[in-house]
Amino acid sequence: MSRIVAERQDVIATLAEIFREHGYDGTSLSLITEKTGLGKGSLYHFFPGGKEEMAEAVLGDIAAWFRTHIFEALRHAEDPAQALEAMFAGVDNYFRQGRRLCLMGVIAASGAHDRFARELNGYFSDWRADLAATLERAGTPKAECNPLAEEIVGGIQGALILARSLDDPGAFGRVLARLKTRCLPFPPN
Amino acid sequence: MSRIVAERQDVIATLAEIFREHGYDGTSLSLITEKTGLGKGSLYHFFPGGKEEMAEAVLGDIAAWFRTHIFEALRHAEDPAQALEAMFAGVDNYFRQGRRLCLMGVIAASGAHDRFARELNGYFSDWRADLAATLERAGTPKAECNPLAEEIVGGIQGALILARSLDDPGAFGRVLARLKTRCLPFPPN
DNA sequence: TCAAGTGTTTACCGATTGGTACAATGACTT
DNA sequence: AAGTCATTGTACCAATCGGTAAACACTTGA
Repeated sequence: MSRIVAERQDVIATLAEIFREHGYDGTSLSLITEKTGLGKGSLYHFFPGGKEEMAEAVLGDIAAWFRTHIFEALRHAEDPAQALEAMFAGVDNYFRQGRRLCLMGVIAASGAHDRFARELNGYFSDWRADLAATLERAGTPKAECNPLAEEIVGGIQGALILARSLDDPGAFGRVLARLKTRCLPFPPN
Repeated sequence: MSRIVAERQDVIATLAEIFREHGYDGTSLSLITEKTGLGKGSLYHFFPGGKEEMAEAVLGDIAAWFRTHIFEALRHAEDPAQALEAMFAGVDNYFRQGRRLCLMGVIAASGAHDRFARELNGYFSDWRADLAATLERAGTPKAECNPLAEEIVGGIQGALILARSLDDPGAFGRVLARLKTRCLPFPPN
């Protein structure tokens, strides 16, 4: 188990960066072989379904990461306010302070978005739902939770695009800080 | 002037929809010839630089539209609060209530983003600057204007991606409404 | 020792890519 | 009527696309 799984995991991590940087259509097999150091034979051995299966694996991996590191933390935290803090910190870290795009957003903004519609929908609706529930536990008025969660999840995506377009990663952190104050009107001292 | 310019303008409008829907890398010349009804000969007559020049023309056209319809309106409006209202209404209309993506965002989230970095930067920084100035004229505290403008411009992009990913165009309008209340704490009656 | 996987290399496939060349068309001048 | 020139259709190009096939090496348990 260990070695091949570990190697496949390494490949997935590399694939994620390639897709992030070049988009789905912009990622060619030759680019993948170059960056991973694996020939086509190996790639098709790991991913018989080709490029589409590679992207699916990457999206699944990302979804799993967010589920365990962000969403679960929101759900099971004792202190909701602290969990929200942790979410923003985790997001800032994951997206490398605005220097890294969100592959989900990249795919959503590409022509391949319908091919991965289920993954995209799951990712965003899970995040929205878990965030909304946590906001409610943190004392946010019930009617406010869903809209606010929507604003935050969307705001993060937009901030990433803005940061990249302005060539100013700091924009991400600034927006993130504003969004945080929005759901933590009384931040823990 | 009239005919060829008009036709070129029609082509650009069609190109814009193609790029929006399929992204830069996902847009092939065969797809373009199919959707526009123009052969390669005509296309390369209008755009000798090929696909890249087509995308540049489209981005330039979009930038011009926003400049005249959104940014200028912000700058020269007598009533800033009313101009802000008009901006949100114009944006909601332009993006078809969340059913249409922003090509600037699409390009920014693609591998072609560095090829059009200048256009992207200009679009977003102009929008941010004009919006911030209008916010200040509308009475927003000076230190709040730039961050708030950043949040709004980014929030619009994120809302578009969210709406598409959730397959729920309404999410766009909901986020837009929230952003509007944020810069119009005392909306005009 | 030997067979059975598990990976990997390499050559190859037809299709499509973005782009070029050029002759034919057509409208408008002169 | 001749000439000009913007526009267009078509054939063609090398390069690359995603994907397949099969021979090859390496490890592994029996």
